[in-house]
Amino acid sequence: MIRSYVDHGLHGHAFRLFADMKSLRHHVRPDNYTFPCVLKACAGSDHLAGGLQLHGAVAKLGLDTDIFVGNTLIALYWRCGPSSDALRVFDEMPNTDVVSWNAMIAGYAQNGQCDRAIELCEKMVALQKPQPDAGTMASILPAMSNANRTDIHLVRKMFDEMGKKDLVSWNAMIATYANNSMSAEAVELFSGMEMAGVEPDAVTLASVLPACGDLLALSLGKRIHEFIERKRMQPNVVLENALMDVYANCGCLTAAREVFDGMTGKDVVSWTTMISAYGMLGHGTKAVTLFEQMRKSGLKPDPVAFISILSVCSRSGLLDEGKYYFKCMTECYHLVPRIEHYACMVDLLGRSGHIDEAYDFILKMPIKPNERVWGTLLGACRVHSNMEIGMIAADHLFNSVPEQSGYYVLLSNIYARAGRWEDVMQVRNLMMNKRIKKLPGCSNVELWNKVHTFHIGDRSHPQSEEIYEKLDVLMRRLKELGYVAETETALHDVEEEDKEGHLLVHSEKLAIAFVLINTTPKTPIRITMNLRMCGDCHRAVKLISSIAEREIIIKDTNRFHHFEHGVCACGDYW
DNA sequence: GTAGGGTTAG
Repeated sequence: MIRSYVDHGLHGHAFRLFADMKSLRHHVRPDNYTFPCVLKACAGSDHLAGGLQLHGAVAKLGLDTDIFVGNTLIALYWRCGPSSDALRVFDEMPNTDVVSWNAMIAGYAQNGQCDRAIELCEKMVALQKPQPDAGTMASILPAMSNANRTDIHLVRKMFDEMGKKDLVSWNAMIATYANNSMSAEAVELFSGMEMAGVEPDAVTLASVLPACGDLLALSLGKRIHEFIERKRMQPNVVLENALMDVYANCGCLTAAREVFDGMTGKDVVSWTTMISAYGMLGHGTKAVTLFEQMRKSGLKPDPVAFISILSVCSRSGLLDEGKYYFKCMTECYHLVPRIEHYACMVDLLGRSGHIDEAYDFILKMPIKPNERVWGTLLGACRVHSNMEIGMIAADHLFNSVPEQSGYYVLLSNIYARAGRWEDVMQVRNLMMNKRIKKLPGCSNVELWNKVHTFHIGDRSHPQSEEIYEKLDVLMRRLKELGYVAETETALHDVEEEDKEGHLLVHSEKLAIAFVLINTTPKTPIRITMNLRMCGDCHRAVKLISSIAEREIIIKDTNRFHHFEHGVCACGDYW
């Protein structure tokens, strides 16, 4: 009876019934089954004092040696006590099991002590005593966002060595990949799960959908959507939000909106997703309208919602609206702006051409500007060819993140636009001396229910020969239309060359040629890439969209480019 | 009986 109350969040009822049980009237002595329940109620209601009292009673009855009691105490102290107490309980337990270890791992992971969490995991994997289980994988998950490859490898090892892989272990592995931008791996594992005959649940799907969006794996997204409807998994806010996200990230605004309109319980995430969907595809005013509708509906925009609306405003050049929302955030909602909000403001000012004001804004920020803030300013300087401030921004970046190749590329672009070739060469030499490697460009495209990846200059694809032939034909027609490759005038990113000194073909061109030779006319082409599109490819793809009569949607790391009839929706302004 | 998995922005 007590557990029923606890399971339904009725902690007060649970406490009263517990007191009643011990009272003179009933006089039933609580045992090792009772205490975990009541302790859980304390943890759930942040009632440390009650927990401490119970801990005392437990010790008096000699029940503190019970594994279940001990495990619950660990969770209680992680949740609302000093974490040292959790550690003490764990150390003093005469016997521990996998749950005790998992509780410790989860405690560390959820309290920002990722190294400790990973350490404990490593120990488990090494000792195999206790043997890690799905719960271990789930517990370590919070420590695995932005993890090193080695740590991800550790989780994978647990997964591979697990005897029987249940739903949760699959989910945890997929989420590990998804949280570390390893979308291809997440999607691949999802197919592995299907092949293993494990039926996905809402958690699986909500984890894998953003990865689909990331890869523009639209047909998989649609297939999952059908599955959700067939299994009647709606309403489920989290799942529906993820579904909206996949459509938004594949550039399917109408489909995203349909999901949004069909939702019964929209939360802030739902609105935010839809707002940024409009923003990403250049419908700034609609996004602003929606933001106001959200406010009218009584929902309070959270810090993420403000990041979204601010970035919508800067992408659409809505300068006044952006300034208003920055003010509104603090004055109407009493939110303290975070570094991301400041970065959005720098982007808003800089991108709209107010570079001096953006620089001034940075100097007056109450918190220390980070790499993202300076990087945003540098990006704006490239768009508006502002060399003076661009150099200041680059200086900050080269000092704080000297290994980040992208910023060298941006600076060299600024020089190139100004025709300062010696400076371009100097940046290139700087990169060589510091042994800075440019991140190799790669593009993903979905075809035949599979994601195909192309790297710069890739010749490993079975259809490689046809792809290059197709590209040749295309480039010849492009030249007839007056196109001159910028590679020839060196107005190109600091670029890799192959052994024979040829400039290598950028991956997005390879991906486009690949789709062109394998699909019927008019099929839209959707590509994602791991870098910003270079200006040369951007000009080429515009022309290809008109020659080949194809809608081409390219999502780069910065934004969507939607090419149709020879123009891009970004207005050549990115 | 105890622990643990999902969505948005940059």
